Amino acid sequence: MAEETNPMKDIEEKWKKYWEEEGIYKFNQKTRKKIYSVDTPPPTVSGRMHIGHAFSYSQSDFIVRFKRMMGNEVFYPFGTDDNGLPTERLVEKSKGVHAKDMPRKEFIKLCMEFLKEEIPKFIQDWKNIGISCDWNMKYSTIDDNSRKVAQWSFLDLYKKNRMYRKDAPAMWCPECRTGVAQVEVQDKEIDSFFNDILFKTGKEDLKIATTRPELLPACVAVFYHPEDKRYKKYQGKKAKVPLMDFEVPILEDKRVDMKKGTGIVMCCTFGDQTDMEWQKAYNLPIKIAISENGEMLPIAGKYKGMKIKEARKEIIKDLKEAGLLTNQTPIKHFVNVHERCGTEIEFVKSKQWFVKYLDLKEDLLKWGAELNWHPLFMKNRYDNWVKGLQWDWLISNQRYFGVPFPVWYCEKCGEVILAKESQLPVDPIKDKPPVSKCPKCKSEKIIPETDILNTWFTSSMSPKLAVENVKDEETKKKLFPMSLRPQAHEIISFWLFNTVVKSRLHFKKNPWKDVAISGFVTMKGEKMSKSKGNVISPQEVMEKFGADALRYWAASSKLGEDFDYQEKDLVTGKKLITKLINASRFIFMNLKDYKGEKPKKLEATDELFLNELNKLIEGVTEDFENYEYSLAKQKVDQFFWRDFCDNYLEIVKKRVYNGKGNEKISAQYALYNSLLTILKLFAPIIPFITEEIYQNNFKTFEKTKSIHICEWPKYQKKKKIDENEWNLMLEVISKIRQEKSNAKKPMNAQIILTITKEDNSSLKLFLEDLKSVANASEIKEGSFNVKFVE
RNA sequence: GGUCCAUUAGUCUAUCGGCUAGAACACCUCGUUUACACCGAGGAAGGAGAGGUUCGACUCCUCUAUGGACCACCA
Repeated sequence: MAEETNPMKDIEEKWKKYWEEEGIYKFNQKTRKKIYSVDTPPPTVSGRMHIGHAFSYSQSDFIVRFKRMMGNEVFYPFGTDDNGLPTERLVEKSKGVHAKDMPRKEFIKLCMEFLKEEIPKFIQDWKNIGISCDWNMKYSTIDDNSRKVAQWSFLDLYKKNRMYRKDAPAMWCPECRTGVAQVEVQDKEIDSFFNDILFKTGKEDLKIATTRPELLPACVAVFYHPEDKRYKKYQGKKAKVPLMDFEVPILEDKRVDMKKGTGIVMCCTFGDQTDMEWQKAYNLPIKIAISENGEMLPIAGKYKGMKIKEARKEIIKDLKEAGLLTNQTPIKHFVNVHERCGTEIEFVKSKQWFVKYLDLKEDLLKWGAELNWHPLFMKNRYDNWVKGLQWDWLISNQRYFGVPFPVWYCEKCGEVILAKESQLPVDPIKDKPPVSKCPKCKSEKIIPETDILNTWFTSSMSPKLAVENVKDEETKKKLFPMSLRPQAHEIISFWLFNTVVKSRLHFKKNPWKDVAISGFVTMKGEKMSKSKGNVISPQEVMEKFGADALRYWAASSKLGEDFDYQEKDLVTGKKLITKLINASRFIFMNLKDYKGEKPKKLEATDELFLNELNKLIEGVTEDFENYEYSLAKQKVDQFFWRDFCDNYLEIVKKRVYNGKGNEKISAQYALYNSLLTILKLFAPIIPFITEEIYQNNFKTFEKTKSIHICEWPKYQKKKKIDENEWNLMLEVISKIRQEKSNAKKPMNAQIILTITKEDNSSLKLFLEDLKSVANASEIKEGSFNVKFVE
């Protein structure tokens, strides 16, 4: 790429400013119009907008802009998700601090200050790509209103018996020191060893294969499969746990895989889910070897205080020395890790709050089916997720920066004391509980809950969060359920699912009518990710090609389809913009004396062309209605290049240069209106350049403040025109050009044209224009022939 | 292991069962014509494999192969 300057930059700046100042996308609360409302998932504040955001948010914006031009009052707020663990990690990283090393208050203050500074920069990227939100309807999932809504949600669910607190094993991240929900856990393949370890039994030694020797101190039993003949003889016997000073029973259970390892497995409390099932089923003792910090507990004897990996190393060393380690097989296997930090998940017994929903699986499937999915196959993701749910929703995090639980406890009897609704938003650490004594035991010792609500608990309220900014009660009612939820497919199990859950539990209604799911941007077929190092920054793309080109690129792929990033697609977008500028320049050069009048009678060719345009409107409107913006784009694109620039403009060129009276006015009228229509049809996709051309040329006639609030072109049912005439015209022109090209003559070479009797009669109304575009001195009748005039 | 999506020119993508398969980029040939060389005209180039349904299949079904994603399991 030779040239790096982007002429669109100033244009983009100018209109961005204009749109905000003029409130072009402002939501009118007193509206009488039909409302189209959009619940955009607030992006997590974590660095900068990535290309996937640009892709997905652009796609929603196409639809929104179309709906706005169609005459809907659009409610399109924008939020940022900026609380909880992700924000904490970002702050820790950017500021080089650790939350655990500083007072809670100070860390929270630091987070708030950081956000105040970062959020405007973060949001700027969305403004830069031309997202047509009402930026006055901005919310943050940590602002007072969001705290209030989240805490209200907690209280409401509590009252509906959907909230419970349990001291039980839960998934736990030793790095972040917090409980984690099923949705926050990911797979990661790691290198490990199968260690064959000897357990003494009094008879032959038992060889047990394990990847986690550090859990030996928590071993409570060993299992074999009931049909495994090798081990039948051990039934009812005991085995001595190596290095440890205790014995465990040898039991049989069907859940053992005979083919895996040595066919014998050790069961350690909380080793994994099966271990927990066994603990319950056989009423085994509970032994906890790992602390919440990921350190070995006193039960581990000499390994106490060591980190998990350190302990593993030491134990292996000691086993080797004692001759109890017979073999080590290197393996690769998948483990569960915390998605925020990549640390392996442990099961730790701790007190956590849960939303009860496992009992609702069937309802959840039903509710999901009530949404209009675009595309439909994405519903499978939702169903799949619901069917695979194994835990209730863990919503408490043992962290600092987030929405506090509106809860205190009686220290003596443990009674839960809820905040009053009128108190919200509340911080139990700072604020007083609504009662001075425990209502149950009358103790005066009341302590606050120090955990915070997981960030999804708040962001799943997004349809409510922004609506609170609307004051008009009548309008507010119309904003729920929302019309559309646009989002990418990887967060179906997060936001979409959680939001449906919340909405149904609180209001017994789905949060939205339609959902539109975007695909991924891929790089040579693979998902882009930082770890793979194949990330493209949208900021750089915009710098080079401009926002419209980026959006044009995002419009190339259908909803739900992954799209492979290739720079050439941006080049195509940029070219289109240039072409639009040039075509407009040409047209308005020839419209200087045009006052907007209608011709007395449209010339036949102009009428024919406008009829084609009319058909285009019909198709494009239908495509946008179906959320098929990529088909719409393709149609307008093709029409603009082929029908309009390459043919129609060439056909009428001379008529507007040299024509007189009605024949000229007819062409001018057609040019004015077709360009305006094309711009409008392009406007949802490339808002900047269409606005630029509109403002510079059309606004004096059209009056509307911005093309983006102009009326969408209407399809008009017209009297029948033979539709094949236009195509026939193009066909004949193409054949003439082919002849010229074959003869290596310039396109304006003068010719004598002969066309068939049939064509001649079909095109009889257009012969003058045909002569003009072909530069034919005369048109004869006969078999097709192009004769060059020297 | 379960589920879903994909497989069309060199590349990326389009196509309600009628296809002579349509664009774009790259490639080749030609053309500076008073909007545009970031252009125009023309050209070469394509349906993963095997079955089936059908008058007719790129399109629908089954299987295979390859790629991708989501979910689950993982001693």
